[in-house]
Amino acid sequence: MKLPRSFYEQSTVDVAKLLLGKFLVRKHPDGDSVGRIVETEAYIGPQDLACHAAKGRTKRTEVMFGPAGHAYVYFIYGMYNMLNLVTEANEFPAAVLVRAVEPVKGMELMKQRRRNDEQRDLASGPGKLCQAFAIDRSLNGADLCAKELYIEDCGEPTPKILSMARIGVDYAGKWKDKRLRFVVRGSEFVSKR
DNA sequence: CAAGAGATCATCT
DNA sequence: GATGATCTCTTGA
Repeated sequence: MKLPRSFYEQSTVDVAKLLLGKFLVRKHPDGDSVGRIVETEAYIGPQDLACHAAKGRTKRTEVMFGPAGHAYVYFIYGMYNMLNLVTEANEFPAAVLVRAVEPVKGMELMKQRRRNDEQRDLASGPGKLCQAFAIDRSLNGADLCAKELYIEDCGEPTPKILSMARIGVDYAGKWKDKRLRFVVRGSEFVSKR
C-alpha cells in the first residue's frame, strides 16, 4: 500500500524512523526500480544548522517550506543528486534524507546506471541511490502521492534501529552531534560500511 | 586498509 | 568567488 500524505505530516524524526523497512518505488519508462530503505537522516526546521532551510527561504529550499509528501531533490558537489522527503506542516521546513536502500527490484537497470555490479554498492549512499534510481532535479517538488515516485508499505514491521550522528555536517555547530541518522541494525546496504 | 585529493557546478555572498 | 546532506580513485604503509 502506498503511504498517504498523512504519513509525512508526522514529526520528522518519526518519519525518518518509520521509513526504515519501507519500499522506495520509482516508475520509469526504462523499467521500475524498488529498494528497501535502510538508512535515513532527519533535517528539522530553521533552527537545525545542518538543514538547508536554516539559511532561509530561497528558491532552492522552497519545496521544504511547502506541504508534506513531496520530494526535495537538490544537486550538490557538481555531480550528485540527493533525495529528500518533505515532512511536517505546511510552512515548516523539514525533510528526511533517504541515504541508502537495499536493492529489491530492477537490479539490472541499477547496475547499468551505476556501472557497477556489486549489489551492495548500487544504492548504499545518497548519491549512489539517486544514480541507481535515475532521480534528478526534474523530480524536485514531485508529489509522493502520485505515480512516478512513492513509498510503499509492504507490512514489514519497523526493523531494529540504530541512531547516530549525521554524515557530512561538521559545520553545523551543536547540531552536528545530534543523533538524527537512523540505520537498520545489521544491514549490509548502509553507507559508510 | 586508511587517508587524501580531485571531480565539477548550482546556489548564495 | 566560495562551498557543499558525495563518490571514486590513488597513494602509502
